[in-house]
Order: sequence, then structure tokens, then C-alpha cells
Amino acid sequence: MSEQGQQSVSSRNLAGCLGINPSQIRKDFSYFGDFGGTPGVGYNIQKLVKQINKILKLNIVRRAALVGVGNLGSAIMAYPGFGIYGFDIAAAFDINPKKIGRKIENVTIEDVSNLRTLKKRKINLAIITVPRDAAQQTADALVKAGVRGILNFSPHHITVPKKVKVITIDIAMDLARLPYYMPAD
Amino acid sequence: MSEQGQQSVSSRNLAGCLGINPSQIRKDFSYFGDFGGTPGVGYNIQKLVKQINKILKLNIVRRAALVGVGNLGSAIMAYPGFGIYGFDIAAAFDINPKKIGRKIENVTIEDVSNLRTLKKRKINLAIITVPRDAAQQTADALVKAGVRGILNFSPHHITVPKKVKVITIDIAMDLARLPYYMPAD
DNA sequence: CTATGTGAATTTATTCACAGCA
DNA sequence: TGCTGTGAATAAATTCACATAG
Repeated sequence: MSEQGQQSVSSRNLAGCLGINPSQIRKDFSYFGDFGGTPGVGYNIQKLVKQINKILKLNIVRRAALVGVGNLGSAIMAYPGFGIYGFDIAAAFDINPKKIGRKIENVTIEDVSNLRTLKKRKINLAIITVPRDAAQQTADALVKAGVRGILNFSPHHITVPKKVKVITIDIAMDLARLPYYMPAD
Repeated sequence: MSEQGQQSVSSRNLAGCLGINPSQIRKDFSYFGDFGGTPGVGYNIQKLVKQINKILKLNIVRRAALVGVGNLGSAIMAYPGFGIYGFDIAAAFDINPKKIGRKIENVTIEDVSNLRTLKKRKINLAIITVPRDAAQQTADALVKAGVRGILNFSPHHITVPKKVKVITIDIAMDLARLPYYMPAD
């Protein structure tokens, strides 16, 4: 909406986009403080975007590392969607000697042994796209390197200290949720 | 656990894996009927897997189509994780004439105009990995072709008739959830 | 009029607590 | 003893309803 130059939006409007109740929107906003909505009009979109970015701490550029430059990893490196949230995939790592030194999306692939340099480089976010069996040890190395947030794409539960936040995306499991809503055939 | 030949598992055990309360497990199971747990022992893992697959309707092979054979699409085609839930990515479509006819993971890439053949081919699941701007029209074509479930990877809200179930995965937005849990630096 | 912001009411989810079974 | 299965109790999320503001 912001990109389309829209000025304001009501809770009913937003709720419609999400398929939820308008008071849910207003209540959620109220938990975080004053969103400065105008009765009879709605919320100023510019202000809304700023406020939400601030709440989610997306108002600074974050440098992220990606580990595992396979098919999925390459796809993510090339994904254009990260920019709008202020992410910059600034480093890539792999264990395969053939890949090391090659460039992908202007980032040179490094050996995983270099992971420990992340702290110095002020990179504290990571994306794991390694095979299932390597997931936990990759996470361990990342935590040791000072990483505080991990987006995990391997279909494996990862154990980390509780100061570190992990979000796991299991693509196959997401697909597996669909049949439940579908008739048998 | 099943693959590791484990015989049984308790609700406490399962809850530990998920970081939730054991009674949550038991309560959830009870909503779906008798899971035949043995007091003092736990649940038989074989039985559990079967029961859950049945509830989620994962007990038959499902044929899925993928639309948009770019970086992400190719990665998903090559992803080994779908098999265990009984998915078979049986068709791939793209709009780029250069890609059409080429093979990827033993599947020949077809022109998107062929989407309407899906019904005949008994494919009623689809994965959308097209650019943002093409997402809605792709969804429309899929619905017209009889698809009943869509896994949408484009960062765009998709509108479909309510008989069709859509699950959207916005990778950038998932990553965007991490900073909230992290100190500013 | 239209839409916000929020207490109160309602609904839903989670946890407790314990009888009963292997 | 150790765990299931489930009503009862509690906690959390959602929705209602309305006073109030542009």
C-alpha cells in the first residue's frame, strides 16, 4: 500500500486483507502503544510502516550469513525479497572445496572453518541450508561464532542456548499440511 | 524415531522435543480419538505414525505440479524431503520458452498454457514459485485447472475460492521475525 | 457518519490434577 | 511406579459493544 502511494488504511481494510476481525487489528496495535489512528479515517500508512518496522527491529540493516550453498541456498542468495526488510546476505559458506572461492550474487563462498570470523564481521544472523545431518553441528558453530538468530531450512530440530532464536522452515511439512483440507480425491 | 527403530514414546518425551507441555500432546490426541496409549509405557510409534498420517490424509501418494522453474523452483524440485509425506512432484511449468522441453529431476518442463491439462492428469496440488507479479494469475489458472491445494512461495497475498486451500511461505518475512528477539546489536 | 481505542464478555487454548490401568 | 485419558480450572486470545473523536 505504501508503494502504491496510498495515504491511509482502516482496521476493517487491513483485516479484510488478512481474513480476520477488525478489532483484532486495533487490539493488537493497542498492545504496542499509540498508533495514532484517526477516527473516521484510519491509520496513516507511512507512520504505520515506520512503527511496525521499529517494533520488529527492522529499522536497521542486518547482515546475515548463509551456510550451505546448494540448490536451496543458491536460490535464497538470489531471492530479491530480503531487501525490503533490511537484510543483506553478506557471507556464504560451504564445506565443498570445489565451491569455495567461487562467487554467488557477488559474495565469495568461504570454507565453513571461517565461520568463527563472523563475530568480528558483525554478522549475527544466519540461514542454514545444509543437509539434515549437518544441521546441528552447523548451528553449534554458528552459536559459537556469536550468531543470535537462525533461520533453519533443514528438516531437523535444532538445539541452541535460549539466548539464540531459531525459526525452522520445513518446506515438506508445510506442503504436508495441505491434504488435510482436501477431499481424498 | 520410527526410522531409528524406537518402539514407543511417552507424551512427556514428545513434548520435550517440541518444547511444550505433555498434557497438550495427550489432549490433542484425544480430540482425534483413541491413540491406544499404554499407561506406564506410552504410545506405539508405528501406530502413531499411521494414525497421524491418516488424520492428515498423507496415507496416499499425492501428485503435485510446480509452476515457475527459477532458482527457488529448481531447488524445490531437487529437495529430497517430500518423499516421506507421499508427495511426487510430477509436473513442472514455466513461461520462458528457453526452459520448455528441458528436463529437471526427470520431469520435462512444460509451457504454462498446459496447466489446464492438470485435471486430466489427476494432479490437484501445486507449488507456486513464480515472481510476485505473476502469483495471482498463476493461482487463477491453477484453480481453473482443478487444483485444490496451493503452496505459495511468492511474497504476495493470493485470493482463491474457499474450496481451495492456500499456504503461503514468505521466506523474507520469516527471516524478518528474527530481529524482534535479538538485542539491537 | 465513520472509524478509533478499549473495557467487558465470550470463546478458545492450555495446564492442572487425579482416577485408573499395565 | 509411570503413564494415559479426561473433566475441571486456569490462562490467553478474540470478539463485542460502545463512548468518543474527526
